[in-house]
Amino acid sequence: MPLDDRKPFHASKVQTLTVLVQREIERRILTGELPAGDRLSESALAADMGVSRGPVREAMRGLQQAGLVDIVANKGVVVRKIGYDEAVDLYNLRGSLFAFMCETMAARRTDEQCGVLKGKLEDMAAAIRADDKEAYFRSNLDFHTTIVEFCGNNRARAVYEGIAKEMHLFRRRGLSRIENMEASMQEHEAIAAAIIAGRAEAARKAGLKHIRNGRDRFLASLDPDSFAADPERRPAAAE
Amino acid sequence: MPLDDRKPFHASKVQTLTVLVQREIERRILTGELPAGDRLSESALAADMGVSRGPVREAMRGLQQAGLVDIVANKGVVVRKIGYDEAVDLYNLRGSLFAFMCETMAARRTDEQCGVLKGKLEDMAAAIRADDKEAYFRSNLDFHTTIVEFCGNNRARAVYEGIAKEMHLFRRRGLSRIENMEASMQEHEAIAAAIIAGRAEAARKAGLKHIRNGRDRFLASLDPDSFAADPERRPAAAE
DNA sequence: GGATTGACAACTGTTGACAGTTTACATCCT
DNA sequence: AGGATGTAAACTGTCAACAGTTGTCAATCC
Repeated sequence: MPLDDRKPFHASKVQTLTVLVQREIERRILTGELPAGDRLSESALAADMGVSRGPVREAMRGLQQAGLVDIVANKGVVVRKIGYDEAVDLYNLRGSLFAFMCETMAARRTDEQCGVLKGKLEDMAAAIRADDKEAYFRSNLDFHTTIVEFCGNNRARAVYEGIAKEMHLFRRRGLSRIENMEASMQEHEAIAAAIIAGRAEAARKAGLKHIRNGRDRFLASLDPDSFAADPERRPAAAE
Repeated sequence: MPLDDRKPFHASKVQTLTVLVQREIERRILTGELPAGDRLSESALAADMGVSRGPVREAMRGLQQAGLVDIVANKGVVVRKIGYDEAVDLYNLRGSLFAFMCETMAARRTDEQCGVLKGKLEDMAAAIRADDKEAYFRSNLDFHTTIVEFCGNNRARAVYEGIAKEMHLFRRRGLSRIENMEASMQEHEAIAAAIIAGRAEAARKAGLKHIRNGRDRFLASLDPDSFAADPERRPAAAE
């Protein structure tokens, strides 16, 4: 458990244990170290991290509100398991949010921000030329983060990042599976072009389309038993 | 605060103290009993409610994640204070979410749902005919809740309701101020018509417009010193 | 007189212990 | 043998006490 104390000297390390514990458990969940459906024992976690149960309990309360775990009174905490319908819902919600952020950034963008965005785009293009999927994956994340940051709506950013974390609960298989980088790249270019041109509505549509395509690619890549855990949740999935 | 135990017999009333405490503090914040900016003392709250500090601390952690309070290590908990820019951000985010829900419901609606929606519309119309602002306020809330519920996206609903709660932090003045019920009613009719007709894109636009108008009405109603607490947050407020 | 320093008070962070509930297992009856 | 029942272990919910930090106020020194 690496505590990051990179502050060179006078590091105000006034970080409450609860925050550290929450961060660590979150990490374990997002990396799949604690798989969805697992029951978390307070005492076990507390002992494992060398702290008392209090901070662990408080951390759990935070994770519940964040949607990463379910808490049942007198029974315990389980890592949330997300079914097919819910995954679709999350994709749709995320698409709506991302579209909103693209639109907002297009309306408020500055020249400097456009420069940064172009830079990220170039990073991705370079990764494609080098056929480096890993690098593309990283700069892809970077591109999204940039928009989320530059849209300027902090609350929206917080919500979006929460949703993104939650989606890790079912996207665990094939971490950096980006099949056709070219298609993805074209969508990114459309988004960036609209934002830079200040065409808010076009940016919104491009952002929405991008996430929707991602959703469809993901759903198509599922083998039929991926969500076998609760199979009755299959049929509805409308739209 | 009526506990609804409508389950005829076997009501599983196993509710942990933490949940009750969180609900109660949330209520006090939303009603303004605990005004924004107030520092909350754990021991005071615990003593006031006749419980120990543990549940109170856990409840605080949940409220923090919900965005209702800020927690500073070793200093305490304060009810969040929302500045002008942040209020605008929240309105915009909420508008985007509500638009998404209108769109989604328009795509998935059933005949029964349309019937319910028409009923809510009629309630509002009746309130207008009776010139009963209080009744209009209630059925207005009802109308929104109906859409949020019938859109079928539970995660979106949770996020939306969280945002709505957060907005209570600054909409405290003039609780049921609905100046021109007629204008509001027209917007509702447009939304309902689009949803019932299944015209998703039209529903989205109508929903967005409704929240935007609400935002502008709110901002216009502000006297210049309403957000005096941190006045430097004034100028930006773009779009 | 003003600033610094020291101690005190109040509060938060953390811990360990106790009480109540759930779950699993062994025992007993049919 | 199969199912029901009672008991025990394990775990969660809650509490009270301890340790550490922050902020205040008064006394002291320049």
